[in-house]
Amino acid sequence: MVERDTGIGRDTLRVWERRYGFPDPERNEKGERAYPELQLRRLQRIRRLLDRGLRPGKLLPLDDDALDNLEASLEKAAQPQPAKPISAMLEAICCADAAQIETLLRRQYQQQGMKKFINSTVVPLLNAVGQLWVGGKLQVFQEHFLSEQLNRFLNAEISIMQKNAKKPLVLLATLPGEEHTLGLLMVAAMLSAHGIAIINLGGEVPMDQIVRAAQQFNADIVGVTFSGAYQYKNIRPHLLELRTQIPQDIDIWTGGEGVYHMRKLPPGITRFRSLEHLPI
Amino acid sequence: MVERDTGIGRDTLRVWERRYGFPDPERNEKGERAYPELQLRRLQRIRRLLDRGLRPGKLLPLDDDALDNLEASLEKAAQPQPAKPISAMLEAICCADAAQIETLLRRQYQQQGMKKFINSTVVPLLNAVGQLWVGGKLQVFQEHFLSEQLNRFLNAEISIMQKNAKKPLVLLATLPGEEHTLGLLMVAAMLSAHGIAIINLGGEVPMDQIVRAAQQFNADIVGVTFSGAYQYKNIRPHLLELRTQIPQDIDIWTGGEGVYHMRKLPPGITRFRSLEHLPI
DNA sequence: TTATTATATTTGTCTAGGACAATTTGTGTT
DNA sequence: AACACAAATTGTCCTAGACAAATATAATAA
Repeated sequence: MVERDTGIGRDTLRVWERRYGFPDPERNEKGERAYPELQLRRLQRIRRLLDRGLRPGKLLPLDDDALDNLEASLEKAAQPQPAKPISAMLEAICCADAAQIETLLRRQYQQQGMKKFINSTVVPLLNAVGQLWVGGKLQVFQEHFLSEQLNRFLNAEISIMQKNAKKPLVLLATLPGEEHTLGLLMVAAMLSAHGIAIINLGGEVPMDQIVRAAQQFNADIVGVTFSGAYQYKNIRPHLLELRTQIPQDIDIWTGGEGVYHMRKLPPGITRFRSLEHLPI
Repeated sequence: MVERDTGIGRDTLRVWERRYGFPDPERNEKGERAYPELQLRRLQRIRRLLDRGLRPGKLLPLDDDALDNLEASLEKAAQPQPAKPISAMLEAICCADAAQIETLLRRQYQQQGMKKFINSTVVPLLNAVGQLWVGGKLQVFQEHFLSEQLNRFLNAEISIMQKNAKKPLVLLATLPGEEHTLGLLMVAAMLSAHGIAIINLGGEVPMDQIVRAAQQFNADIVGVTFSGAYQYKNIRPHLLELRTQIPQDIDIWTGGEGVYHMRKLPPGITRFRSLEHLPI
């Protein structure tokens, strides 16, 4: 119940009680924990801040006022206002106007072509939505909604473009623990727009399965993305392992926030700091 | 790990150990449970039989041979062999022939129309793939591959059909813990084929967010699916909670393996035992 | 026989604090 | 910036007991 609504594990909540004295739920007649509305809200806020990289030890002892201050100070690192078409889309998201978003996306796409559409519309839009969410101005379901809308739109376009796609063949996937597959889809869309054949395995594919797929599909390139949420420490070793397991004549490409700041990559791995730099 | 692969809760596995002596996992160097391959397989089989309505007390004490017999006797109510087009698709999956699958899917779709396509092609295909996977004849990446292929295909079709969709508006989502979104997509496709407007929020949407989305989007129907992997015990309470939180004038539909065997549903909830029964 | 109710059994989920490895932080060094 | 090491933090797993909800079984009535 609370675990579901906050996304925090049962054991974790238990230990927080012991260590920080919060949460401090009431009990129902059975002696089970019953979280008051207020504590639940606070837990959700804490969850958000944790996602921003803050640490439990700093966060849990704070009361609501202190959390207010913290959130306020974080929001000073705000961003300049987005361009007009993007704010129109944000508007549509807030109004829950599905048809309108579809229309706006398609219009932008036709004007800009896939590469510019991704880089100048989709990426900024997602950033803006992320900002608004952190600021509490957007609900979770609105993010889901946009994700699905983009998912549908991009898949539809890819579906059309893949019909006359040719070599090289690019195999796309993320590793287990990386659920964020929108980046993958954007790469797939951009490559498709250039007539490159792609096979998208989607998210959380075990490494050995990526390796086998690369062989079976006879891929020329394997692409793996790492979002900012992916455990930074793991990225390098995982890439290394991937490189040793995949035949040397198959290139490995990587991208995403997770690898953006990495100083030097393992040898034999090509990184794209942004989707703009894809060699297409 | 095991909990995820079997869909059985951690506590449940603990109590089974205590009560029935199975599973009896080995321990790693940390003293944590490490389930041998064989026990894991048996747990998966047990899970399946439980879904058919058998009881843990009868099932857990059985060894593999006894389970064989039981399954055999149950399978007397067997299903016919997969039809030709489906085995052609299975072939294509094994050969890792992406273009071929796309072609076969589209051909079937054009012949059958969406409803028949889903019920007579997609569902049997997924079942067959599941069977092959359990039998070790198919790799995980091949399942991923098919999922993504279907995802792309269905989204593409939905994208086209939604352009002239009208009321009623159906909001689709799964609850947290339910990552399996293909069922959702199939529902979305079938409804779209009848000109019904749908909004797909995708997987793992917190309940309060579904509620808010239903209101903001002004939905007429909310659809939630539960796969066989979803914690059976949770389904009823979650549906109940959903029913209390969503305004009474909004219908709630549910479907999927998870609710298939449920004897009686909470009041005010409509179940569809299969996609064929959707009132469209 | 078939329904309905009462009783018994089965079954999953919760509780408690302890333990510990994995992760992160901090500091100093190359 | 990259690395190495110590200290602190943090999440997950452990045990075993208790109990209510779900289900089966027995007893009763139509």
